[in-house]
Amino acid sequence: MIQKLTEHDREKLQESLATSGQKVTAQREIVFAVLLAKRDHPTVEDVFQRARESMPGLSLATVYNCLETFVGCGLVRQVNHERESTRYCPNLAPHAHFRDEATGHVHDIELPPEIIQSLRSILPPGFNSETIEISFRGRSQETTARSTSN
Amino acid sequence: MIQKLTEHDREKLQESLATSGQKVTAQREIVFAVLLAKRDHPTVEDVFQRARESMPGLSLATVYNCLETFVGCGLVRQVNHERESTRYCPNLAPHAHFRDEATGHVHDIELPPEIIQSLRSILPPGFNSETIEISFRGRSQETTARSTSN
DNA sequence: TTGCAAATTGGAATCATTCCAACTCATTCG
DNA sequence: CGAATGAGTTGGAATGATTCCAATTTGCAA
Ligand SMILES: [Mn+2]
Ligand SMILES: [Mn+2]
Ligand SMILES: [Zn+2]
Ligand SMILES: [Zn+2]
Repeated sequence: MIQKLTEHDREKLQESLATSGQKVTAQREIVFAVLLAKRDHPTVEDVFQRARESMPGLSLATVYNCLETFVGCGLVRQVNHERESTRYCPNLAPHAHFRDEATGHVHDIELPPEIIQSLRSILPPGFNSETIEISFRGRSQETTARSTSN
Repeated sequence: MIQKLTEHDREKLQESLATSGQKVTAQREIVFAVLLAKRDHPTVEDVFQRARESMPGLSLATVYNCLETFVGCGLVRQVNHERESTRYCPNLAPHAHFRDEATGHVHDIELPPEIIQSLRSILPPGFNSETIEISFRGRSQETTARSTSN
């Protein structure tokens, strides 16, 4: 069962939707809450399963709709790796993605601004890019990185 | 009609295939020639159309098979942008891709080694990446960049 | 020749995503 | 209050790229 949105997050949702003339609905609240609850870059199907625990009548089409709406108003990013299902990420800070081939897990990799700058600088004159996407593929020592483990 | 492979390119094809125990076939030669002839990152369907001009009986399944084989033995790279059809690129030098949203064209962007290095360096310890993919999205002033234009 | 394994082929199956027409629901208007 | 309106939701059908499969065909080797 998904935690309700905090007041702060609900406001962010409300305001982002408002700027593109859209409203908060029960479905959108839950889908957004699902994304914030577990930032593991879930697929649409993942989101659907998790959201249904709180709202059994929710439809897959609506999950697609909500996610598209969120992407449209800049609340979440789409993450694509090769030909796999699209995943969704509510981390708005500039970051790259690392896809672990062994587990399928996708991790956020912080992107220092100077790297973004140097990347922009390799574009020949006349090329104006709105978006840069960087994705790594490989293996990671899936250490669950709790400070005190074992 | 597609130009035949140069002796040099045919050898590259032959050797790359050989290292994974596979043979040169008429279909593979043509598909490879199509990729080399126009380096515009064609889709499977593009390749299919172009190759059929030289070999009318060629099947779409075979184009998929050939391209998969080439990717497997490192002769070409797959290029994915968002959810669009996969494109194929025979440029083996390290490079990024720029997708022009206005035209749909995909351009190669040279990647200086020091950028690749700095990108690798942002990975936290324990993350080993075999592949880095960088793609830009935006507009370009589609100047056909002939030295003497007009 | 004959036999074999690899490659090719056409068509069916898959599956993520998109489309659509009917339905629901909140809000506005009389 | 009701009815009208419009956004949002829903289930199911349609789409389209890719994969799968079983039946040939091919190129070599015995
Ligand atoms: Mn993980
Ligand atoms: Mn171009
Ligand atoms: Zn992310
Ligand atoms: Zn390329």
